[in-house]
Amino acid sequence: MPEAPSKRSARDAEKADIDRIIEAVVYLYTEARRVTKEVARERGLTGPQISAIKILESFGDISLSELSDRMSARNSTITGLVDRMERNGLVERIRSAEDRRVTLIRLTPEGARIAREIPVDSMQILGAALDSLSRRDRHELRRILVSLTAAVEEEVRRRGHAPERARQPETP
Amino acid sequence: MPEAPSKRSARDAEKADIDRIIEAVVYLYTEARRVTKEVARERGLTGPQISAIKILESFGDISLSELSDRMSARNSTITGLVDRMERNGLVERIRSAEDRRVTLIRLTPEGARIAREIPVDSMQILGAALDSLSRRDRHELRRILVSLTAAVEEEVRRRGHAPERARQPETP
DNA sequence: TCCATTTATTTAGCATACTAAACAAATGCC
DNA sequence: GGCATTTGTTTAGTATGCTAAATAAATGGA
Repeated sequence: MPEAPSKRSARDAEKADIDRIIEAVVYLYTEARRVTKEVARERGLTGPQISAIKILESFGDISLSELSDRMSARNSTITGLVDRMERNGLVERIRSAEDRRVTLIRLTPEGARIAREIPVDSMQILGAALDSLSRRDRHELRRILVSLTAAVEEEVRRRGHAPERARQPETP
Repeated sequence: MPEAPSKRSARDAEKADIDRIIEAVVYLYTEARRVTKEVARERGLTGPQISAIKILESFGDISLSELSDRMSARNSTITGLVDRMERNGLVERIRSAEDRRVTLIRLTPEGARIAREIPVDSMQILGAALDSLSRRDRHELRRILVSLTAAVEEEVRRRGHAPERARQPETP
């Protein structure tokens, strides 16, 4: 980023900050995801499957919709994921008695065993690196990111570009 | 058993910071990607196709391998992407004269036209939200994220989990 | 009660992504 | 020169991810 020595330099510096932040977020996400995938692979699983297993371990039997929400994915995506996990003997589907539209997803003993073996935090690399920050920086980072997240959420709401998971119905 | 505000609780607080930071990074990345996809969709394209078009606009005719590197993806992935773009009349493949193993990817006039219409920065939402931070916070965020990125890079190197390819992650 | 609407899940079809393996062309080393 | 190795691309197969449409069950209102 070239910095002009004029009035524009202030704005350029801000633009540079923004570009660098975006680049960092993309890098951190990509790298963390890649490592998660490797951890998963050692056990013959995939990244999303590990996520699902850990969520099911924490929350017990939950509906497919709740699993979708917790994984930030659409129901149709999770249907496929659960299909593959079921095929591999990690989970089973159970019809809910209270609401027969609902499918509950449950870990099999094998799935539960694997869940226990897997470290809680699968984003290991990011976690380890975060440990290397000073406590103050880490806290500061959290504060700023949380406010940034709120700003993005607000922006998303304002634009009506919502993932419609939470609220907005679609435009037919 | 919260009687001891001992080392335990300090560590718990740090763990909470870390979890929240990871959550924020994942959220920010996911949301930015979703918005990019919507921008693309308005023109009948997809996120990665927009990336490819903008890269080709900037760098001219480049080989499939170079395009793969710049998009942080594998050759086989880009083969498929180029196939679809070629089918849609956005690019064409040209056999290199110097090295006949090489395929050069070139924008068609139609592809070049679309490239000109598309704004450079596709991570709009993130950029807009970053604007809402105070200058001081934005600068602080940059400083911490840059040092965090360096820590992750170091960790990756140390583990030998390197992607063994180009480093720059790319925005879809 | 009966029917329109809403909610939960699945199906179908596409676009990305990756790894592994197959091929083809260029290079290197004897 | 001749063959092993490297480099560039494609093919095959699997896993994610999304939207749109199809189903099925629950709910609400006239």
